[in-house]
Amino acid sequence: MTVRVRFAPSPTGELHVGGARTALFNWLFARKQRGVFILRFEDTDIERNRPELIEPILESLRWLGLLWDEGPYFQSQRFGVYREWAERLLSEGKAYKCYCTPEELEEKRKRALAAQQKPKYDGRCRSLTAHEEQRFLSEGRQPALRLRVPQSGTIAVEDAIRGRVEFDSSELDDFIILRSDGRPTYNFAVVVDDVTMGITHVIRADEHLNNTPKQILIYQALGYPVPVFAHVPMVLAKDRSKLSKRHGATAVLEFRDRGILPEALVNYLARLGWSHGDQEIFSTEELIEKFSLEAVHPSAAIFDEEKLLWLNQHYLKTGDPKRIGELVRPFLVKLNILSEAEADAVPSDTLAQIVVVFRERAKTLAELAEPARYILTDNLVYDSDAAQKFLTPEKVELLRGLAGVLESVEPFRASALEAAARSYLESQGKTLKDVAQPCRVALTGRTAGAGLFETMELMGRERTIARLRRAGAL
RNA sequence: GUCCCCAUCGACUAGCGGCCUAGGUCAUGGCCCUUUCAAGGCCAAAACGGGGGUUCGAAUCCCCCUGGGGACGCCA
Repeated sequence: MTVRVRFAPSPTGELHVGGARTALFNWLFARKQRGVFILRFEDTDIERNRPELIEPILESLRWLGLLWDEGPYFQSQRFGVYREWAERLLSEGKAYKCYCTPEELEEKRKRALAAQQKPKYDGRCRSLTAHEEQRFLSEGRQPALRLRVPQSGTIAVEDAIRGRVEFDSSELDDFIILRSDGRPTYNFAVVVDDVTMGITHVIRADEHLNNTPKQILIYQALGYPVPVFAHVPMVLAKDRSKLSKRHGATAVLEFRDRGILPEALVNYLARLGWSHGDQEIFSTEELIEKFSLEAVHPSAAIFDEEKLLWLNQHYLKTGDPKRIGELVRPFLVKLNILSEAEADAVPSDTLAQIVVVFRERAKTLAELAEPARYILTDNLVYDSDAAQKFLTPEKVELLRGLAGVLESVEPFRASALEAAARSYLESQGKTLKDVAQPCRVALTGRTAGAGLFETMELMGRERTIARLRRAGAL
């Protein structure tokens, strides 16, 4: 049988890293099993839906490379289907009409909570007489549909990650499957969809484990076998609380915009709560090959940005410079280094060279773009403390001499420049160490950077010589 | 309050009764390399939440406690 899984976000927020990991696990499982990965939007809550969030969620998945094979489906376009299935349950006596108003129910719920009791529907409408129904109707009440839930017994969830989890039926009440306005509730829509879409494995966030017995009851009422469930642990923030905006970046697109590579995020997310021996670095192909639900660690995991950055640098260092260079290009504009037109005009070879020279010093694409400010433009800021410390009259004089020698070096390449510089310095009774820092400050405005001669080669003859000669004016 | 889940270094994790004086990775500290900063190499520090069992033997199995998280909606 073909494996069919789904990722089912609701468009009430951006796709955050926790959701992305759930999507990733689904996707990996589907690819590994040669199954089908389905995307479905759970948008039955008309008030809280934000349609403008759908495209960013799609974009997040595309960026991560988690392409879906089917969908996206929208629950909001399937209300008729849910109503049909609900009415079947009603006619079979497995569901019944409830005339209680939301206000009445809310009141009871509050009272139960205040009395430190478990809020449960009291079953008031479970067996209404025709006369009572008539009265409610005449009061203008619109009924909701509730599932008739057995009062005793246990419901067992067989979870691929957690094992067998049992719930006592007495914990459950007759919950609503269809609202009074005819829209389905979450639990009902999910099961109808999972049944009609032929879902074989439900891989979803931990928080739904408590919903699972309710959903199993719906499968049973509908007369369909339950799929395999796998509840993946939550992703927490550094302070062990639920990840939220105040913890900094949490949305997938924020990481993209900060210069994180998709393969780094994928690798990081995959290793968060899942492992394969001592291996840390996984290509997507390896993940597909090695992923298994059984190896997913059952406890919640804390999102550690440091490790993500380490992985990001790893992929920056090992990726194709041409490709990384193109990814750097938009950051030239974003960081106000170049105008859009100027950024477009930079040869991709130049960007690739910058990548090769600077990638061991950058953890993000943004950091990788930063040196372009002094390589590609003259709009650089000099660190005044550094200038004061290193650009003494004596050093400035040396740099002047150096400029004279380097000016005619042909070709203007790192190796030739270094040879020329070293021999000139030797003739002056100096070493490279004597001018390295003054030279770096004169060229880049700062004390930390890549190799001097690689930097010169990238800046080009004109800029290099001009800056060396101008050192005294700083 | 009730129910459910979880529990190894600061973090991610290996471990599925003896291979554990508990391994790897990130972060941290030190040393080396070095024109700076990185990167890299080497080294160090760092954990089985507590208490009971079971067993010849427990990080591994069971129970209790504690701690953390989640759920209890005509939200998803």
